[in-house]
Amino acid sequence: MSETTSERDGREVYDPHAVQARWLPVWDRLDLNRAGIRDGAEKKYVLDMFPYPSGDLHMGHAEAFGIGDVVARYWMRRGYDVLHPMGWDSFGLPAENAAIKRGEHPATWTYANIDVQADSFRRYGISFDWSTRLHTSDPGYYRWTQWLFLRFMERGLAYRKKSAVNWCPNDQTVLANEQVVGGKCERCGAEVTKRELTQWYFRITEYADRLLDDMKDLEGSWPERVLLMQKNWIGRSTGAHVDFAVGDRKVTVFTTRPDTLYGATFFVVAADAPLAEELCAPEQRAAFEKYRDEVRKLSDIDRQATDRPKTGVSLGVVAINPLNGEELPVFAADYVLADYGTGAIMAVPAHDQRDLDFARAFDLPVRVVVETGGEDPAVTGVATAGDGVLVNSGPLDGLRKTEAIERTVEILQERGTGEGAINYRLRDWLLSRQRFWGAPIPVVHCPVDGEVAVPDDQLPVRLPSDMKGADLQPKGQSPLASNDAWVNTACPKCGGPAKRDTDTMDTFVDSSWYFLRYCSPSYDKGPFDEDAVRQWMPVAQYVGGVEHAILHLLYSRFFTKVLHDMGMVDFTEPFSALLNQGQVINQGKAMSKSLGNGVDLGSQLASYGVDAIRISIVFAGPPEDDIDWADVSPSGSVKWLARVARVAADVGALPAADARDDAVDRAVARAVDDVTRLTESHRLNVSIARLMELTNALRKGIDGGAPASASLRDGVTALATMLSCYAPYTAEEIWSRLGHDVEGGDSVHASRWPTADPALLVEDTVTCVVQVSGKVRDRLEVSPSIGEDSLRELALGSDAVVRALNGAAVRTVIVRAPKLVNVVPV
RNA sequence: GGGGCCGUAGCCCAAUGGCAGAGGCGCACGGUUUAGGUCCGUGACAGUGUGAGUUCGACUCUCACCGGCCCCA
Repeated sequence: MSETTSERDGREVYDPHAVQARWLPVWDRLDLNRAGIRDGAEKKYVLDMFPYPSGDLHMGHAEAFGIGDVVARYWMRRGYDVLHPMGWDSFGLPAENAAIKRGEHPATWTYANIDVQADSFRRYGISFDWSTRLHTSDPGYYRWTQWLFLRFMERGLAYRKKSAVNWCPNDQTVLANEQVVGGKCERCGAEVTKRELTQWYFRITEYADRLLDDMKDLEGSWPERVLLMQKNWIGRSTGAHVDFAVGDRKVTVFTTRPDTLYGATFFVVAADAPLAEELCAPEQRAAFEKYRDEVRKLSDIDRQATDRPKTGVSLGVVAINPLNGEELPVFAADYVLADYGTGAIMAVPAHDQRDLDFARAFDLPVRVVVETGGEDPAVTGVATAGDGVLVNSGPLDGLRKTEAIERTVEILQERGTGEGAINYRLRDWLLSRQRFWGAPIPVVHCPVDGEVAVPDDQLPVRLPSDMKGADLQPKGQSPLASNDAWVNTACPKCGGPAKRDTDTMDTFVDSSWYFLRYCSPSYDKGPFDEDAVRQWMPVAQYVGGVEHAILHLLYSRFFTKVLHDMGMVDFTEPFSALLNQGQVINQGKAMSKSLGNGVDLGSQLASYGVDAIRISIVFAGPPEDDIDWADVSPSGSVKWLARVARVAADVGALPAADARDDAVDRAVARAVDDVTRLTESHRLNVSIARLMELTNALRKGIDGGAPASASLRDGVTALATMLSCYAPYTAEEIWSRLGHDVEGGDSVHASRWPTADPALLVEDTVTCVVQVSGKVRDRLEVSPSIGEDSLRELALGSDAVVRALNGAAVRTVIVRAPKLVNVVPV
C-alpha cells in the first residue's frame, strides 16, 4: 500500500496531508523555481503585491497568492524563465504598536511574523524563488530607500514645507491625502484632523500630466476601473486663473468656468486658509476667529457633506471682479477647502450648486449669465451647470459656453488679470511620519548649513536598536526625537553640532521600488543592478488587491518615471499588466472580528489540505470577483482531487500498451486547447471546469470496455502538468504514479505544458441547428467543411422545416456554415 | 448628485449576436456496499431582474426602470 493512500473497504482514499508531507521536502531540495537558470529562455516577471507581516496568512493571502501562483507556474510550464520573487513590506505601524504593548523592539515582532508567514507560504506551495527574499526594514534595503530619497532631493523632487496637514490623533502622525479615506485614517479609522506642520513632500504633482497621459499604454492590460480611479484622483481640470483685487492685494482663484465671471456675486475664502486671516477686516476679526475655530474642529467629511447647511462669516472686505469692476463681498466659509486650487473661489450661484446654497442661506444675489433653458435657479434652488448661451455678460453675450471660456481667457490675458490654467486634484505626496518603525529621513539639520543631506557613504542612517516598549509611545513627534544619542550628530558639511531629522518615511516609499530590488536583491553598489533590471522589468503580470488602485500603484508609477528621468531604467511604466483579485468574504460581508464571521485559513488547510483550498478559491468564480466562503464547498474540491488521484492510479496500473482511443484523444486535445487559452487569459474558474471534464472523460475511458492505455497515459500526463499550476501537490502525486522519478528531478513542476494536435480538434461531424423564424425545428449532422449552398439545400429539404413553413414562401435564408441555418418565411 | 460594474436553475458559476448549460455544490433515483457514508452512474429544476428598441436571430448591443456593489462628491 502506498504511503499516500489508505485502504478502506478495499478502495484507495486520497490523503492530501500525506501527499503534502511527501513532496514538500523533495521540492525544497530540488529548488525548481529559481529565476535566471534557463539559458536562452524568454524572461517573464510575475509579481504578487508583497505582504505586510501581520500575524499568519489569512484567506485573503490564500486567494491573492494562489492566483498569482497559477500565473507564474503556467509561464514556467510554458518554458519561460520566470522571476516570481517574494519579500515583505516590513516597516509600519502595527509592528510599532505591538512593540509598545509588549515592551519590545518592533523588529522582534516583525521578523517573528515574517518567519511564520514564510513557512506558511512554503507549505501553501507557492512557486517563489526564495533567493530573492527581501524585507524593507533590513538596513541593506532601507539604505537604498534613503539613497533614492537623496536623489529625489537633489532633483528638487523632495522638499520641506509648512502647511496644514492631515493628522491622525490616534496614530499621532501625519498622513498623505491618499491615506485619508472618507475623512478617516486609512489605517485605524480615526477621524482625521488638520495641523499646521513643516513636513517633507515628494513633488508628484510635477509628474501629474505624465501619470495621466501614460495611462494610455496600460489600457487593455490594467483593469479599467483602476485607470479610471487614478484618472479621477489626479483630477486634471482646465480653466483659468483669475486675479481679483482685495484692497491692495491680488488674490488669484482657479475656476473651470471663467465664462461665468459676470455671474459672480460674491467671493469665498477657505476659513482655515492663512489667506482668510490675512484678508479679514479688523472689525470682523472676532467673528472670523470664532468661526474659524469651529471649522477646525470639523473633519473634511463633515465639511463636504452636501446636505449640511452652508455656514460662513463676512470678512468685511470686497474683491474687485477684473472683468466688470464689480465689488463682491468676501466671505470665509468651510465649503471651500484650503488645499484645493488656491483656497479661494469666485462664487457663481446661478451655475454652481454649492454657491447657490450659500447665496440662499446668506441672501445674496443670483445672476443668470448662461441661458441653459433650465428654470431660474433663484426660484428653484437648483443651479444650472449645463451648456447654453451667455447673457448679462457684456462682450460675452451671445457666445456659447466653450467660445465664452476661450474669449474670457483672451480678455483676462490682454488685461494681465488672468490666464488659462490647469488645476489638479492631486497634491504633493506628504512622506514624513512621526513614527519610529520606518526608514529615517537621511537629513541633518545644522544651525549653520541648514538642511544637509547625509552623504551616500554614511548610509544607511540606521534606526537605533536600543529603543523598545514605552520609548516608542507616540507623543506628537517622532519617538526618535527623544533619543539624544541618536539625534545629536556632526554636520556633514561643517562638522559642527547638528541634529538628525527625526521623522521616518511613509512606508509607501519602501514599496514604490521593491519590484526593482527583486531583480538583484543583494546588490550593494546601488538600489538595483541596472543590467538585471533591464532583463526582467517591466513586470509582465502584477497581481494584487484593488485597495492599492491609487496609493501604491500611483506612487510606483511616479518612482519609475523619476528613475527613468535619472537614466536608471529604460521604461516609464513598471507594471505592464495588472490583475486585481477579489476579496474573500463570508455570508455577504467582509470578514471581521466584530461580526465574528472570520474564516481561519489554518483550520481550512488542516481540514481539506492545501490543494483543495487552492482549487476552491480558483474555482469559486472569476479571479476579479469576490468569493463568499459561505458559497464555497472545499469538500467538493477534495472529492475531485481524490477522483483525479484514483484516475491516475487506475491508469498507472494498466499494462503498458499502444492501444489508443479516439474519443479519449479528442477529449484530451480539447481540454489542452481550452485550458491553455483559459489559463492564459486568467479565466481560471473555467479552466478548472475543463480539467474536471477531462477527469470525467478519462474515467469513462478507463471504465468503458478495453481501456486504451496509451491514450489514457497521455491524458493523465497532460492533466498532471496542467493541474500542476493549480494543485501542485496532487499534480506531483499523480505524476509520480505514472512512474516519473520525482526525487531524481523528474518533477511535474519541471515538465512542459502539453500541446494539442490540431487534427484532433476538428470534429468529424457537427450538429447544425436549423431554425425557422429563429425557432429550432431540426438538427442535421453535417461535415464541418460543408459549403453554404449545400447546407441551405439540406436545410430547406428537411421535413421538419417544410412542416414548420406550412407552405409559406421563404423570404431569406441565413446560413452560418456549418453550425446554423435560419429560414425566414415571408 | 456624478461616474462605473453586476443581476442566468435552490446556490456558485459557463455560454466569438446563433440549440440557454460547460463544471461544481445541493437534491432525487439506480448500482456498489453491513451501511443513509464512500465510490460509479442517471435525472429533475431556469428561459436569463422588469419593460421597450435594434436584428433573420438578443443572456450578449442600445435606452429606461428596479435591485445590489464600487469610486468620486
